[in-house]
Amino acid sequence: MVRADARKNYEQLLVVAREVVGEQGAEASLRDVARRAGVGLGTLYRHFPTREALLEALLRTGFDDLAARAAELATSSSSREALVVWLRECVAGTVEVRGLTELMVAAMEDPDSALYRSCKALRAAGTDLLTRAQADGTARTDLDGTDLFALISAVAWLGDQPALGPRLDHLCDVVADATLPR
Amino acid sequence: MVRADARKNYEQLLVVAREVVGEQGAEASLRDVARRAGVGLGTLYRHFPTREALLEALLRTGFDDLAARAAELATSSSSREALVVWLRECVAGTVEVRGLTELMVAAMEDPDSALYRSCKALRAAGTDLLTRAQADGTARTDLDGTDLFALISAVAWLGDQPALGPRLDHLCDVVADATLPR
DNA sequence: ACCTGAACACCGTTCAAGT
DNA sequence: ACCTGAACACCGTTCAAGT
Repeated sequence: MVRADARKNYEQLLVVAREVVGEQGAEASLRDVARRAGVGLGTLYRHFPTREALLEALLRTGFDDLAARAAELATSSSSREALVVWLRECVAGTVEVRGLTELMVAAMEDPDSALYRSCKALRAAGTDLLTRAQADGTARTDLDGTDLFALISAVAWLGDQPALGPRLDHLCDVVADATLPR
Repeated sequence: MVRADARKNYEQLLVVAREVVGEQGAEASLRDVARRAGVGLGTLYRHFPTREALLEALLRTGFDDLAARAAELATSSSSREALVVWLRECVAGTVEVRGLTELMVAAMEDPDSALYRSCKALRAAGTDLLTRAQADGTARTDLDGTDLFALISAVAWLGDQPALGPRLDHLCDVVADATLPR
């Protein structure tokens, strides 16, 4: 049975974290989060033992949506269209939180990371779209899901750099063309 | 006239910095550098007022070499070969120092950064190779030097991620194909 | 069962005091 | 001219003490 104050702190932390992470990115000061939430620093660590755990709670639904979106696109669009659109949406979603890409790529190698499951799920969703497009003859056959995840991550990372934001769509296209040569 | 102890400290700092940056990457602890160099922290800051200044001193020759290499390739190879080889060498050179790519991309936007000149020179060198390949009809014409710099940076960033190191050559190829469609 | 904040070991950066 | 290291304002993380 969770105590009422515990539940309240948990939720307040999430609300504030969304704010602070929006401002400062994935490397936001956890002290700041606790402070603004009006909560002791230890309380934050009790609810979210790692930064990844906090981010996971924050971004879970977004990740789930992206995975579901892949499944949806697989039935509603051509294999090319599906991959292009999904790639774009992944990048758009990841760019929301500056510095997130780096943590995600690292999380893929660390089964203990709270982001591990989400990242794996995302990669699996991408792999499905890729495999379908490869069966088509639409996508290069010398790529696997990890390569696709890497390429998406690379573009999302570019989007983190303020100067490149405006070029992001274009760079997405270039990478999409690389994956799906005409 | 530089005092003898000043010159000695400067050189010792560079030697040690090469070591520490090799181990810890571009975000290496400057305290560590000063400590290991047997020098006061203020002395490091006197010689290298910013982290970028230290890295610039450390990497200057490498950057110059890459720029010269571009000019050389422009005369000795086909426009495709030149671009592919240079892209590979840029990535290989940048990956040497973990976290460098991020600083370089940021430096391009900050004329006050000590890395600004080097990065601009690198971009200019790449632009030459790209322009030549575009005149050929070898390279996509909807890219400019900044896009090329971004793509190289993105791949170099992927190389920073331990898990993706082995795939780096392959990912280089993919991006090269994107730039130089067959 | 949960919360708090001091404590510890680190940062980067500045600057008064020394030689 | 140049060097030094204390001082300041931050971190992340842990954990004894409280309720």
